[in-house]
Amino acid sequence: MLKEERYDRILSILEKEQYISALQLSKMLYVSLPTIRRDLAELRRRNQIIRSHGGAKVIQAEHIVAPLDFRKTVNAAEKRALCRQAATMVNDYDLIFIDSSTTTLQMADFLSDKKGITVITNGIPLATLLVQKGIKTYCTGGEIFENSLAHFGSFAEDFIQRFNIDTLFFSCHGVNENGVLTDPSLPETQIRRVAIHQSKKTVFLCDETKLGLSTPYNLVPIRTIDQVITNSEKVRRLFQPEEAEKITVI
Amino acid sequence: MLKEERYDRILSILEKEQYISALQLSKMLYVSLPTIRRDLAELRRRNQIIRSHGGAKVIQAEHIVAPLDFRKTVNAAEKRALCRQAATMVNDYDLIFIDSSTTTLQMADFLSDKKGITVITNGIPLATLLVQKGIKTYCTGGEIFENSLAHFGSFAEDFIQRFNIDTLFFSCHGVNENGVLTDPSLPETQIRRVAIHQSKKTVFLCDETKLGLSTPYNLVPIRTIDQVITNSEKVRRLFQPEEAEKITVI
DNA sequence: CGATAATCAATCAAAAACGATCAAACGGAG
DNA sequence: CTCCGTTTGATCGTTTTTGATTGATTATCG
Repeated sequence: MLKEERYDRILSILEKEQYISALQLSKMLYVSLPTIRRDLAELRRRNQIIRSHGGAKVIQAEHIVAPLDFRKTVNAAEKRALCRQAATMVNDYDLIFIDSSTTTLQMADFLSDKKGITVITNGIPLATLLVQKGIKTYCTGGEIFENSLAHFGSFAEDFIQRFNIDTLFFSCHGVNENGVLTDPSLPETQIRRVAIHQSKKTVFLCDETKLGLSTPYNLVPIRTIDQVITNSEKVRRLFQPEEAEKITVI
Repeated sequence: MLKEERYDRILSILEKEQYISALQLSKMLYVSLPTIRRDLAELRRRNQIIRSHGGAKVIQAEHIVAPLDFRKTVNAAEKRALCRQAATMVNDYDLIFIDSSTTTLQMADFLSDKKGITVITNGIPLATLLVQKGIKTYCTGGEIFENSLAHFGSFAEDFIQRFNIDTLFFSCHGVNENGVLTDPSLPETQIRRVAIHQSKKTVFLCDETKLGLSTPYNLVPIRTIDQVITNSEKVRRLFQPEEAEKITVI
C-alpha cells in the first residue's frame, strides 16, 4: 500500500471514529507502530489531524469561527468602560467608522439602542459582532492579517474614501511624550489617517496604558483629535487649558 | 482513551451539567482522581473551564464570536467530502475564489498543504478560517448580510473585478429540471455571475439535495461550468455523453 | 471558632508511548 | 543485474502518562 493511500485511510478512519490510537491503526492497516507514528507525524505537519499522546483526533468541523475573545484582552474592563462612554456620542441615523482594535471591539455591545445607524469597520471580529446585534454593517475589503483579523492596505483605504463618515472611533498603540499618537506598523497608521480625513468628527479611545508609549510610526498629534475618551487625568497635560472640553475622563 | 478525547468528554459533560465534581468525572471516565485533577488544570490553563474547589464550571460563552458553526449545516459530511475533492483541483501558487456558502465553507480544512496560494472570498466565516490556517486571504468588502455573514452587492463585485482568478469554487441554492443553476436572491446571483466571468476555470460543488430545486433567479446553465463535483450520478443526465469528463462523482 | 471531612498539590514508581537509529526490504534508473 | 534512494520494521534509551500515597490546604458544620 502506498504511503499516501495509507494517509487517506487513516483520515477516513479518523473521520468516522473521531479518535483512534496508534496501536489500533497499526492493527487495522497491518503496518508497524513506528510506521503509524511516522504517518501521524506527517499528517500533523499537514494540519490534517490533532496528535494526542497514544493516538490522534480529527480536526472536527466544529472549529468555532472567530476566535478573538475579548475576555483575554488586557485591561478589558477599562476598555469596556471607554466603549460605553464612546457609544453615548453616537446619534440615531449616524454613519460611523470603528477602527479595528481590542480597545474598540466592545463598542458592539453599546450600540443596540441606536436607530438606523450604519457602522463601517476594518475589523472582522467587530463586524461579526455588530451584524449579530442587528446593526447595519459594512466591512472594508482587502487582505486579512492573521494576528489582528483586520483589513489594512490600499483596498481598505479606497473603500473608506467612498464614505462621508459622521464620527470615527479609533484607538492606536501609544501616545508619546510629545502628545503624538503612534503605531507599530505603517499600514495601520495609513488606514487611520484616511479614516480621520473622511470623518467629520474624530473620537480617540485612550486607556492609561498607552500614555508615554512611543512606537515607530507617527499618526497625528493628539490635539488635532476632536474628542478623547480616557481613564487617566494625565491626558489633560497634552492639551491647552482652553481645550478641556475635548477630554472626557471616566 | 486518549487524553484529548477525555478533555473533550469532560467539556461536553460540563456543557450539559454546567457544574461537575472531580469525583463524578473520575467515576464517569474510569480514571483516577489525580488524573482528573490534572485534566482540569490543563483545561483551565486553556481557558476552557472555570475551576472551583471540588470540580469545575462551564465558561458561559456569552461573548465568544461564534457566528456560523458548520456542525449545524445540513448534510455537513457530504459537503465535506465534496470540499475534499474540490481541494485536489487547487495547484500551488493559484489564486482562487471561494464563494460564500455552507457547501464551500469546509474547503478551508483541505488547503493547508498547498504552497503559496491566495484565496479571495466574500464569506466572513470562511475568510476567518482560512486566515487561521495561515492561508493568504482577501475578503471582498461591502455590506454584511446577517443570515449568511457574507458580502454581496456592488462593492464586492467591484472588488472581484480587480483580480484574474485561476479557479472559482462555488455552489448555489438549486439546479432546476432544465439544468439551470438558481438562487433565491438577486445579489447572490450577481456576485456569482461576476466571479464566473473573472475566472479561468469554474468548479461547481453540487450535493444531491440541490437537484431538481428551482428558486426565482437563474444563474447560468450547468453545462457552461467547467467542472461539477457531486455525490449524485443524476448530474450526468444534465450533460451530453461526450462531456463526461466535466463531472466528478464521489 | 474549632474539629472533621473533603479536596488538593506534590512526589514516586510502573507502564505505555515516544523519537532516534539502524539494518533489511523494496523499487525504479541506468 | 546492480546501484541508490525510499520505505519499513526492530531495537533501545527517553519521555509522558497514570495511579497510589502522603502531607497540606480548604470547606463544612456543629
